[in-house]
Amino acid sequence: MKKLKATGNENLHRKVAESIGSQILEGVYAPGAILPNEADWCRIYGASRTTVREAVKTLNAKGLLKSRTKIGSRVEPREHWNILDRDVLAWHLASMPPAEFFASVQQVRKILEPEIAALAALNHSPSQLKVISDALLEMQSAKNGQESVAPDVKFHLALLAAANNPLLSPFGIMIETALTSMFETTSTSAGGPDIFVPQHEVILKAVARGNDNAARRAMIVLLENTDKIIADSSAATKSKRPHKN
Amino acid sequence: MKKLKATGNENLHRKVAESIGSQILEGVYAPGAILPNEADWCRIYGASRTTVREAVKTLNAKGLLKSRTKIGSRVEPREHWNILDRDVLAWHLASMPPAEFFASVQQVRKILEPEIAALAALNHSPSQLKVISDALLEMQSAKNGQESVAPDVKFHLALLAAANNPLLSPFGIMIETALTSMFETTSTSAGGPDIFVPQHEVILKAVARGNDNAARRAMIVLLENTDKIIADSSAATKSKRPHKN
DNA sequence: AATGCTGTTTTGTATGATAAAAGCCGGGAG
DNA sequence: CTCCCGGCTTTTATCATACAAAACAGCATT
Repeated sequence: MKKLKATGNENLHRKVAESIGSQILEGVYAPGAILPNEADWCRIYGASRTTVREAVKTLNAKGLLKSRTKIGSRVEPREHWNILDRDVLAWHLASMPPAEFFASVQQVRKILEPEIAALAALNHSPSQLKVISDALLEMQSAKNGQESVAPDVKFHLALLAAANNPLLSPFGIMIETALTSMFETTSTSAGGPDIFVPQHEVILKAVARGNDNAARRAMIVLLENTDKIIADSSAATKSKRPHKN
Repeated sequence: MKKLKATGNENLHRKVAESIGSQILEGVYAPGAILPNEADWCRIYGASRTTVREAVKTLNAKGLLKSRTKIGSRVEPREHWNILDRDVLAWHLASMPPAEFFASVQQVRKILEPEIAALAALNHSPSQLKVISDALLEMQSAKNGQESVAPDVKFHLALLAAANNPLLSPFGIMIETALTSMFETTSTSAGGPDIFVPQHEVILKAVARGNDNAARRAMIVLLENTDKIIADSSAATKSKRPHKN
């Protein structure tokens, strides 16, 4: 953990923020704990105070920290963390067993996505519907699992957009992160495109004809299928490699 | 919009961030637009570049902006905004008609809170249950509507915590903001504590005995009641004062 | 024992200088 | 004339340094 350099094409303050943020998510610094002060971070990362301060401001803005004069920076309680932030979610994912993360995600997806599908059926605009159907076309023409991930994500995000409730949009990041990283750990899953492409088709049709109940039911079916894939894959993974690190 | 000063006991960079952030939420700078550069902001607010940069970093961290060398700072598409962030939500609330905001919030609450109550019934720890019942006691002993808001918020947040799914916690801020500001606009609402305190009691009992279905149903009832209060109040407000500003 | 002063620590703000990225534009070669 | 390459310029990124302000700690004074 010495001397991060700005060489990679990412900003230095981003790297510092990521490093500190990851440590918080990993529990190295627990909620309520006082972090090292700015001068310490400067020494640790070999960066200037300006850079360190910008990193700390970033973490403040994400709700991980609160800085006060003379006190220093204190880790905020978990409830204040902006867990649906892109970066925070990524750090969170990196710091916990994937199976546990997927369980949390699926729980939330099963609450939200059926209702999102229902709302999309009721509230979609023509152009939003087109984005959904485009995504489905891309899924259908995907040659392998790898290629189908991006359209799959696009499908769910388009559905979310079509629900037309801005307060739901933060979940897009969760869906994106979850589906993408899920693929990486379940790539060899049984029952691939042959099963889930038709399920997506059913959702699209229900949404297109404005049938909210049918859209909701179709999404529930899809998510149950996803649950199965995860269960199979995590069982398989467990027998092969006891722990990842 | 000239020369913000650090006099108030809030940091200057926070004020600058709030000012720029509010303007983005108000639509002064639309998604895709390039913002004034750092030097311009310095002139506008009479602040140093350090301060402006920290403000801009804050907004970057909240997903409102993306800064790149030579390009400047560009407003991100709405889907990237961290709308469930405390500050962003407050700016959002300030920049739209309350009725519209409440409609969005209630839609999300009706999706999530029944399931949260159900999860809380299944997953709560003893200490989490105690926080919920403490909140209810405080609600019961509140003398007036004003006093009951804080315990009401506490009740819902405690329920959320008892659901034990970290990915749901960002909604705490939404609930908090919504309930608090809702009270300000519906303070003279018909059917006060006499109705909603018992409804909260029903929820607590269901959660305490681990009956998820009952908890879900009780929460649905409560939210329908809230819908009514909002509808009455917004009708009343509409007839009194056509627009706020 | 209570109170107020003073000192110390840590973040907050300002200034000015240099580095690096990336679009822009002009000049040369084909 | 077109295309590509290299320098020009704009804007953010990083650094170093200095001083301001907040807030706790501890001492002294009453």
